[in-house]
Amino acid sequence: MYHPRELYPSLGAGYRLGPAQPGADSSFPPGLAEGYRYPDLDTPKLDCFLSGMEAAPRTLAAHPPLPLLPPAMGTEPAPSAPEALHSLPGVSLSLENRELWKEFSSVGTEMIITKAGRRMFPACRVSVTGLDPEARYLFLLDVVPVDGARYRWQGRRWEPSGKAEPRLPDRVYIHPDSPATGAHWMRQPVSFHRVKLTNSTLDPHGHLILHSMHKYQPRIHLVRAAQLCSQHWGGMASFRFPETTFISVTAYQNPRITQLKIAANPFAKGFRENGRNCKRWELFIHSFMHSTNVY
DNA sequence: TCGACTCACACGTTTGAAAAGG
DNA sequence: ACCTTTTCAAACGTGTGAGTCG
Repeated sequence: MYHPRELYPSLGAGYRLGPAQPGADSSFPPGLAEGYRYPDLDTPKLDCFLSGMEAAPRTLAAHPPLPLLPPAMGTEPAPSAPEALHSLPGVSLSLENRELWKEFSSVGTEMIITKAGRRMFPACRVSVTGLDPEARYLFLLDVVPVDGARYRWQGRRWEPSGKAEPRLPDRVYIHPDSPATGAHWMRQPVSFHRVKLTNSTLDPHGHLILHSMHKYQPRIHLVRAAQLCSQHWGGMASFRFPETTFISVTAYQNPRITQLKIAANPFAKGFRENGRNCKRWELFIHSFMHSTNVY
């Protein structure tokens, strides 16, 4: 069992992968089944992964572009299977809290982004099978734009509203247990609940930087650590779950999303109708007292 | 004027150290 | 002396709503 906070105290933060490739959003490698490589990931940059994360350079590589997804949210059923690109034969990932994600996706998932960084809810929680129990792997998560549009809430639905902002520096969150053995990762679901999203382009904390009012897709990458220093970096798999697509916002736009978040997120329990912090509930009680001449 | 964003706030959950018990 | 369980306070994670900004 690894104790990541003791071994790798810096690992909770995101690591910048490098500059975005020009035009990365508009193209995609032919065929989802074909694996991709990270050509910028040369050997010297990767040595530190194994010799000590503390000294790891923030610049690793740019990620490949994402295939275009349908522009509308909450209007069509999410595809049932994850889409994967990998060169780790037999390895598969499944989204543990898929039902929750689907519930949000059916409404149109929104994620709050703040200057200080905000956690994702729901978080990406996956279970993995097919790993070599003895080999060591890293789990990574990044978030990439789905399309080249900016969105606006039009009272009832999200609609494209102009061109997207220029792409921000790509960052990747490294799961704090990384690197760990395949046996460790397969023992229990892997949760990325500590990932934080920010809209601060100068964020010093390593959070994933997003534009507000843009549509994003989280991706999970699995890297076989033993092969990190090889000339080619073949042992790698990437997964994305279409139901985890979301629109980043600085304040919730769709009231149904607010309701879902309050209902499902334990940290928001104070805003449920029986919570003492529910202002609407207080106002209701207040007006009720007035209407019944209690005051 | 309006939409997007920031911030302080109250409240609940999580975390981890200290204390208590076996 | 050691381990497990319980307690408790601090830190953290929430959505809210008023205010600010462009």
